[in-house]
Amino acid sequence: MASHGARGRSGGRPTLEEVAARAGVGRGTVSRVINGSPRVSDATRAAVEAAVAELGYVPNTAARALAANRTDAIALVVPEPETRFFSEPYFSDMLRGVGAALSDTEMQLLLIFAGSDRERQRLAQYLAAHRVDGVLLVSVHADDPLPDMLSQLEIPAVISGPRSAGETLTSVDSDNYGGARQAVEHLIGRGRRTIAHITGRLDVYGAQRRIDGYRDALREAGHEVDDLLIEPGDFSEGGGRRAMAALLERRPDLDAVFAASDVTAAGARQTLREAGRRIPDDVALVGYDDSAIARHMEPPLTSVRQPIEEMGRAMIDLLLAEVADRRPSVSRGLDRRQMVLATELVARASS
Amino acid sequence: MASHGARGRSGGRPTLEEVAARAGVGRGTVSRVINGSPRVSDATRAAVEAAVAELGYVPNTAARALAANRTDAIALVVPEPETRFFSEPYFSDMLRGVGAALSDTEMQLLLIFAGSDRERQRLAQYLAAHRVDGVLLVSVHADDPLPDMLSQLEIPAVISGPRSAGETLTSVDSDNYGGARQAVEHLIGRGRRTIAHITGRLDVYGAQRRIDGYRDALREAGHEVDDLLIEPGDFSEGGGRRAMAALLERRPDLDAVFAASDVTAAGARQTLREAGRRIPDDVALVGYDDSAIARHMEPPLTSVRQPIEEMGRAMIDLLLAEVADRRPSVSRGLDRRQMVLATELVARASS
DNA sequence: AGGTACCGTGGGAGCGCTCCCACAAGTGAT
DNA sequence: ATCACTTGTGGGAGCGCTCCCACGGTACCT
Repeated sequence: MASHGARGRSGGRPTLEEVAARAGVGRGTVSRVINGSPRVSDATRAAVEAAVAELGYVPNTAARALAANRTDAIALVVPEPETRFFSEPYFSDMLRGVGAALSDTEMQLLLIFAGSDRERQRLAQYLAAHRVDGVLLVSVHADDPLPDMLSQLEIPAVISGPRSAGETLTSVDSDNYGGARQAVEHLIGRGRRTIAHITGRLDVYGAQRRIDGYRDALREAGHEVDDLLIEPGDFSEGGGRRAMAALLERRPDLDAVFAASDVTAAGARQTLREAGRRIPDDVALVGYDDSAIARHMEPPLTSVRQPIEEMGRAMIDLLLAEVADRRPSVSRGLDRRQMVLATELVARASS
Repeated sequence: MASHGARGRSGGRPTLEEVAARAGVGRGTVSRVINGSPRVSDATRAAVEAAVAELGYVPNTAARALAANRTDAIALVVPEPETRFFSEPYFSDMLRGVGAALSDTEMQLLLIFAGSDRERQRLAQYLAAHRVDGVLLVSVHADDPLPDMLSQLEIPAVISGPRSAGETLTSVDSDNYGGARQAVEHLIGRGRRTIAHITGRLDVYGAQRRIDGYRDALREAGHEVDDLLIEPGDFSEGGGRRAMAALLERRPDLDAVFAASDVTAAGARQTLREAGRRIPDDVALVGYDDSAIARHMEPPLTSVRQPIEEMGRAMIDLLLAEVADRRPSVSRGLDRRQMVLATELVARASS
């Protein structure tokens, strides 16, 4: 516990100036110590640190932000309604990774939801006011105007999951294509012949890549690709139920399902159960995310693990780098960074 | 879309001064318009607003914070690990209410987790730096030092669920005592004789009040209160399972269970199932919170509804009031506000 | 000895606002 | 006509920091 010296008249917080006076040095020197500049002698540094401790000095963030033109805060923007955020483990895992990566830092994380139009408007104001140094954007749809707005405002940004193959923002993603291939190859290896796919939201690039992986894996194994076996979902449980019902109707002979998320698989499982299909005896099921849901499902769900926490960390690293060299996040020339992390199939009883 | 005039040399954002020049008025006047002061003539106001629109002016928050000594931000502090936050609907409901109440405001909401020691330390720094105007504290345990720290820093704060009957901070809570009574009276009314109670965390005041309500309801109905029928839980699902197992062992003759949360009830249900007890035939089950879980359980769970979203709103209202009159949140004399909202029993098939 | 190079340091200027005092102009009572 | 007040406005001072230039001191070269 630092003792809190009651410097200054009004009992207010001590300022740099007061610390300087106490330590018998100038303002600039204290600033240098606070900010870890190497151009300070050891003796002076010690004296300043002592004064800081005695006075219980804490820098005034507003003053610093004004003078240095930075906020030491970044925002995690979730362009989804809050309910989605809470119901899909993807987000909480991501948040955990981000939080962990940030805990070694002075940076503060803000969580901002922008699901409704109203919220989006507030967000626009917020960004225009430059209240954060950078932005992490998760779950962005193809036509979202947010990324372009960020470029225009010259706010560093990192996106989780590029919007397209030609994404201009720095992005971090898992290997959706490869992950889907792993899933399908696994099912083929288990002797399944008629493998259906419940997709994610089609306006999410990653969902498209999973479809590509699904198709290519089948094709290369010499299977025919039947579009009747592909049914769009939306990453939600309800979507999984609906899609599964549609698939069962169209192709009652299917013997395997690859779902674009664990939550989707959970929905599919329900419908399969109600239709009297046993898992994995009649129908093998594979999900995506390897979230807590997969482990707790009955039977436990085979799933493609994305290193979501790692992705969160990677996003922070990239973002902080961009913030550090105050460079707008629009990639220039070779600078553009599209990080892709490997996935891993976790086999369980459902397949 | 406002056109963004490229004022100033470096293409930077326009300042108050530039807006003033453009509108042909003084800095002070623009400030008055921006802040909605009534002491501005209509003509001047219109001119300033036009200039603001033309230039795409957005106030610099850091400068404002420095000059006015406020941040226009409040923090929602969750002194729990993130997992808890995501797994218990209580928090997301609360967040929704808070968010809704705040959306009419200029205030920004920050979500801060302080589950680990490390996070708590960061939080302390954060608060000491006065980076927020006020704090909303949810789920506080009896021995938590946070509230006192806030008082000492003179940061307005509102707590959800007082720490004790003598809480000094402004608080908002639901009627835990009354809610528990409703639950137990309901079970008695249904003819149940041996009613067990799985409590919440005992260091949470609200959990104690529910125990009081449970006891008093039984007593007044002429039932004997048997402490063997009370088993401590911790609001979690695992806690519910464990507690239920303990109760079944001690009092296999029980015919009803009142759980301190829906999540707890879900855990209890599992254990009951595994023990071959039917719900509600053999054992009636009542939860607390009336969260989504209650509606989706099988059978649907009777539960005590707390108006959590309303509580969030109320907390914001009280907090903003305290912030507005820059008064430390330590209640003085009659000023102290302890708001209690009524609960409501929602009867479903589980009882 | 003088010159050049750095190092550590002090402090002025300025970031973009809000606050408040001063002042001009208008209003109405005396 | 004078005074007293009100209303709207301009602009100085200052919030607490960072940035950067200038300066004295020491070290090493010629």
